[in-house]
Amino acid sequence: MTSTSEKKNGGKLSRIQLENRATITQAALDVFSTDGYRGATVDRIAERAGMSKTNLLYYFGSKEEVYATVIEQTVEEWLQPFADIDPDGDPIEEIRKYISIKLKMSAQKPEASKLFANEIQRGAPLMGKFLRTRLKALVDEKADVIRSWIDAGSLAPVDPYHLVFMIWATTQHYADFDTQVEAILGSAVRKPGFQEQVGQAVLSVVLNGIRPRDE
Amino acid sequence: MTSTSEKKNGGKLSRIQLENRATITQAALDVFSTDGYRGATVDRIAERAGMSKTNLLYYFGSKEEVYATVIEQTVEEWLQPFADIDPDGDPIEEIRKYISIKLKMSAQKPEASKLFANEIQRGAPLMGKFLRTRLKALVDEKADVIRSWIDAGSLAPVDPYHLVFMIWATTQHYADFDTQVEAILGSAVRKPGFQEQVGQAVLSVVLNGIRPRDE
DNA sequence: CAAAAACTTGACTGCTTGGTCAAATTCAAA
DNA sequence: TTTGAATTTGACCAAGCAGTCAAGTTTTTG
Repeated sequence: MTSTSEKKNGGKLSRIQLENRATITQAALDVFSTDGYRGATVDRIAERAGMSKTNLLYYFGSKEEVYATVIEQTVEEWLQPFADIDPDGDPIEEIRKYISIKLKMSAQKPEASKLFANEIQRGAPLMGKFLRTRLKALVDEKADVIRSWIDAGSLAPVDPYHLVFMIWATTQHYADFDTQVEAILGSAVRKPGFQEQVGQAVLSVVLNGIRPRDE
Repeated sequence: MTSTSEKKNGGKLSRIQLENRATITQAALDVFSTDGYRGATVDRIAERAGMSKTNLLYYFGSKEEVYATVIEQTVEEWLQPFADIDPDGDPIEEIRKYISIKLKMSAQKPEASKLFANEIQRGAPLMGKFLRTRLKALVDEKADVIRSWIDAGSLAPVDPYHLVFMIWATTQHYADFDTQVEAILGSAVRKPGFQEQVGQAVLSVVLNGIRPRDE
């Protein structure tokens, strides 16, 4: 559970440990997210963290332990806004808020999204159990919320699970495929209003669809 | 351009070459799509193709050459339905058709989608140029088509580029994240009607949105 | 059916990589 | 300030890797 650098003082980490572990996980996030688990090398992570490989392995016993730590940290943070969807809030407003936050996160921390995507694409060797238990439970819960909203007539009748997948897919696309987005849209992606423009477009489709409304 | 196994007869490939190259690219697609470029080993690809590594390298001069070949083949196939979107067709119907085909492809050949996703996530070292030239041109072209549809009042006013991204993101999600989808939906994903159910849900959202229509 | 060309492979090479070890160097508590 | 623990590192090792080579075997062709 804890790292191999565990010392006699009961679980508490020294100042240096705290600092270095933080430096390492940040560096590891960067490297793992672009190179994938297998593509990443401990040497590269160490270099990016500004220390020797040996020292890195003093804080985390193995490459896999670094990876597991980074994944854990990331997933918690990434899932928070989803957990925060309020069953008692206004449905449209809750979904609008969720999409906005996810888009903001994708723009600010694309590495986190990429790391997660990579893990899933490998077949989730590390997160498989998490997906089947905690994540499934959470999605089931939110699906029920969405269904109740539909029953109340506040939302059009849509399969809640596929709606969730659509929102995940779309929002994360801007992080995971940023290379492609940038290749197609060019420098526009770096202009200030870009994120708002994305949010506007995505919300417009998810909320209203593309079939014109005659109102 | 051609492989190192190029022989004196002008470019024509023998029966054995044809067979083996096909076997290899299929095996390579499987391995690259799950393990990524760096994670894949020539040995594994060869094993899956049922031949020695040395023999594989007789047909493709290097690991990268195999990869490039597989990527090329895949992208062409993958992009075809997008290119086929007909400016003179009925807008809603054209988009419905496109989404349906993409979903079907994702279900039938998730490896292709994963391979592509992996390449983009690595920063598209091999496809970067393709993205910025041919793909961009194609998307620009189709964006114009969509815009003309909007101007004609056949579609709600949406940014065409983001609409395209949304469709790509959503349809590919079922291939790239199949592990996650299956973890959450369980055995339902393997039941016969699943693909139609996905298509129905996705189309319903993209076409009509989730805001209820009072009609 | 013989010779050449095409095909196939095991053994090998040089390089990268995850991880170990022992020898420093720095830090913190008394 | 001393001393033991914590931290840091260079040298090293074994496994895994892409790619080479020479020596085969099979297929094609005249």
